[in-house]
Amino acid sequence: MIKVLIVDDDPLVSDALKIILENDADGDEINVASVVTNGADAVRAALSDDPDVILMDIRMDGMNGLEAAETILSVRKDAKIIFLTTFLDDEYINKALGVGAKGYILKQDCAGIASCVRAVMRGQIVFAGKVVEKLPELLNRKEHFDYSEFDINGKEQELIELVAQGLSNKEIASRMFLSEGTVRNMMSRILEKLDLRDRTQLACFYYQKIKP
Amino acid sequence: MIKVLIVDDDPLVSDALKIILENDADGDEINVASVVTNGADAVRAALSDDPDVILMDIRMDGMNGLEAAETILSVRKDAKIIFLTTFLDDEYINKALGVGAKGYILKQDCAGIASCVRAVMRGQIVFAGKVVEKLPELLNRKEHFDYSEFDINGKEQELIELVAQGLSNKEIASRMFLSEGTVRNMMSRILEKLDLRDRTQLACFYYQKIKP
DNA sequence: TGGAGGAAATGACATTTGTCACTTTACCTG
DNA sequence: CAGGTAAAGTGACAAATGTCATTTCCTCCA
Repeated sequence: MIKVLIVDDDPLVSDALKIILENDADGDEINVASVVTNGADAVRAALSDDPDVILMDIRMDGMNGLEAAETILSVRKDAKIIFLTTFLDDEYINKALGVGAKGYILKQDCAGIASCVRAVMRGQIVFAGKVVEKLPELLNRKEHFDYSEFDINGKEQELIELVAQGLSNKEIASRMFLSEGTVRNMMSRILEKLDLRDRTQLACFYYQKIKP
Repeated sequence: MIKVLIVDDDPLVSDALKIILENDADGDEINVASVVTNGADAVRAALSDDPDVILMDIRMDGMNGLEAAETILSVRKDAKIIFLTTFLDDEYINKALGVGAKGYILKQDCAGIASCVRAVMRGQIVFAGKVVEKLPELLNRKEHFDYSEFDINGKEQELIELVAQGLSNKEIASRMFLSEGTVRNMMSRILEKLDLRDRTQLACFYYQKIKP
């Protein structure tokens, strides 16, 4: 018997899921142990009931699905969490993968959700077809760079982006509505802060450390 | 009813799969329409029988699974092919993803293969857990850039690499045992060939096009 | 042998770039 | 209002950069 925890703030969805799963007679019986409507309850239920598989929405008020998943996984490293979401949001997919989700399914094609639960139960990992199409671009980009470590402000970040596009000081000045001299001064301070020598090193730094 | 084609050169494996799948009573009945033992037959069977899901080994004598998959997909773009293999070979996974496989499962954990078939049938994509762990490194593969298009020779490539590390002309000259003037001239010709303006744009070009 | 041709070097030049000291402007806050 | 402060600007300067014409050096081969 497979014990499932459902987390979704929409009772319509969770009820439907419960019905679909419990009426699916293919092999091991699926038992929806509990249904909760927010992240905090999900964490509690996951830890107390120890379900085999957790089916969770990402977007929820309060603690969202990703945070809840992270918390759960920090305690139960082997928890099997499937995200069931309405949207194909790059950021979500990215984080879900990072967190260590065992599935990322779109609600629109959740008809075969029982199969997914069973596959995940067996140690497989299931993605919506469209998610996989996005994998290449997603996995190539790194997590956001932490500018705060270097005391780089917003305008300076903008300037860095433009340098990394190969623009000259004059062009940057025009884009940012500043004088060329100001751009030069800003550049000078950025280079000092990052301990670099010239704009080319800045571009390299950008591609190596900030945006892959 | 789900119609499945099994491709494996080991009759033990294909027989076992057939038994597992046909005796799995979870939901839609699974029907193993045909069993073949090599890539060429797989292509023929796939095109004539039009199975819902194809379960295929990668390593086979003659035409291997990847080639067969490619051929099948070139004709039936929506074919659902699951690779079932003994090994967690980076190169295979890579190519399988590139070809557009809907699954990559290890034989060692194929107990739940029926669930996988059903999930794939519904448009999901299933991977072995260990495959996903490898995804990040795999997708960072950089296909090497085709310099030939631009008539860039070996020394010029070396210079580009050094620029992309933020070196000055003087430093590059020293590394390449050339005079600074020569480096400047080479730089000038490279920029002209690539239709760029300065070394910073060259560095950007490098990170965007050559080593992504 | 000599000359055609390519790689490397040189020197001159205009631009761009990075740095620095300093001024101007704008906006708070006591 | 005075005064402080942060952002923006200016001018000057040395260094680095990119371009070009020309020269030197070397190798190949007819």
